[in-house]
Amino acid sequence: MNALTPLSEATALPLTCAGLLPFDHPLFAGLPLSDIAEIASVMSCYRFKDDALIAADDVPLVGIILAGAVARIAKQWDQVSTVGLLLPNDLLILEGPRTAAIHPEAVGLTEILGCSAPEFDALLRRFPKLQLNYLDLVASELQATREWYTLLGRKTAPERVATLILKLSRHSDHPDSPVIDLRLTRDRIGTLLGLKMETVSRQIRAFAKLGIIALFSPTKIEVLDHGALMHATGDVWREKTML
Amino acid sequence: MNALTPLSEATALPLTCAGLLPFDHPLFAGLPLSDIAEIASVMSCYRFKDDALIAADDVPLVGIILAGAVARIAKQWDQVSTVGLLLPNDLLILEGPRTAAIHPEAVGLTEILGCSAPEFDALLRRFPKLQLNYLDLVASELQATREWYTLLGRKTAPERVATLILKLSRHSDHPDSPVIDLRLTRDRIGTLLGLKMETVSRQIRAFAKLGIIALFSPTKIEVLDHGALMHATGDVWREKTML
DNA sequence: CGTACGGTTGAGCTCACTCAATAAGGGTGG
DNA sequence: CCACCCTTATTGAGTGAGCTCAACCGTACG
Repeated sequence: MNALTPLSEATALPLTCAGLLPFDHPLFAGLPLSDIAEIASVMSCYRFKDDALIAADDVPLVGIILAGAVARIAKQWDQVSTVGLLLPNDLLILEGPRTAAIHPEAVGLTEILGCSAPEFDALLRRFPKLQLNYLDLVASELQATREWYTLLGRKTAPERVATLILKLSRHSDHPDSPVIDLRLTRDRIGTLLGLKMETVSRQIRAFAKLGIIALFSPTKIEVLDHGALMHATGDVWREKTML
Repeated sequence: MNALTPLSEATALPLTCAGLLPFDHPLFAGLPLSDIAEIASVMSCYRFKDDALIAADDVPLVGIILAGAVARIAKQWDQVSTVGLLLPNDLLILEGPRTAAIHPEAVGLTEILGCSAPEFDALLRRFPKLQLNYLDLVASELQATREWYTLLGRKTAPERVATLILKLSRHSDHPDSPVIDLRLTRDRIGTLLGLKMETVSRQIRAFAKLGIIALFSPTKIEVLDHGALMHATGDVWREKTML
């Protein structure tokens, strides 16, 4: 299990996924196309299957998540807990010198456009503008993280669950379909939100009972009443932001 | 109240505080002394009194905290809550484009070596090495923030209080004296840790009753049994890090 | 057909919150 | 110096959200 599964020797991938290469990603803002092409030539499109540990040849991977999701897993003693969730378009970033015991793990079939940490470091040194963009993104991430956890620390169980569902619904893989796939087990949602599996289950069922969401299967849901869900997050007063 | 109080027109301050200029701060790592001097010439030593809103001419301030502490205050609706605490040697950083409703506020008499955000931005563009250092620091901060809040979200009230006391004891202004000054009211500690004032009071008194700490006044304490306090944080299994 | 794993549901308990009353400082003005 | 006020801290009693423990269901898979 947890086998490393980068897309088989597909270094030529930049061409393959050029069609979906996010030129408009903030990471590339203000860079001339020629530079982007050069950067992209260093990056590859990695594909991971469910639960795969995300790394390139045992080296940390830096990159943009194209599809799927990445869970940040902390293993302490014998219990694992999910301490963060990265969604498409998010940046999988380097986290300073200390690696700590936190590892990224794929949730569902996941594609990442990226390169190894040392390679990325070289890119940063070569393209100052890229470095500035990266800095901005890391800073934004820092702020988002602070908001996320700060609010989580103060939210009730239903508020936390509502917040997560809303977040996931906004990052749905299929914006055309109203049905979204949580992709996470109750237990994983629990560790992510600091709740117990049973509590998560109860909250989700309660929302379903209230008609706020529809439950097709444990992980397939549809948001029926966005307003009510929004209200349930307890964030009504701030309306916007909150990713 | 909350009046802006930079050290009166003291732009010449770099010389004044040169003695305590943290040349060894990671922000300046690897920079030639000449560059550091040049950077320092742009920075000034700001001094804020208790509860002062930290800013330079209404512009966000970036810099290194030399003494005192900075609370990150979020004002939402009519209630304020402390969502973070920065201690000496910490970096007061820019947090991406969005400013959000979070403002830094001085806790006690606080000194900051820094400059306005635009000025700092210019410095970053001028000294690539400074930019790399800053990036590393922001990334580290991100990781530390994630750990901090992640753990907070899962900790019990006594664990949270123990964690804060330990953190404060490690950043004591007077390493010679065993007595540390919390500088924060019970209410502020409460908003910082996601607890109620009464709960904070109860936990602190409980630690005192157990002989783990000594209480000289509500804010002046001494850690008598570091081991027990460490154990009370619930972090025994990871021993180190945890700032 | 049985086993396993994820999900659901119920009963009881605990910890932190709420409400409320009381103390302890710390200034300020007489 | 003392009386007073205002903020902060302490302490108690009762409540409730979320946890624990435990049983049960449903689907996938060998």
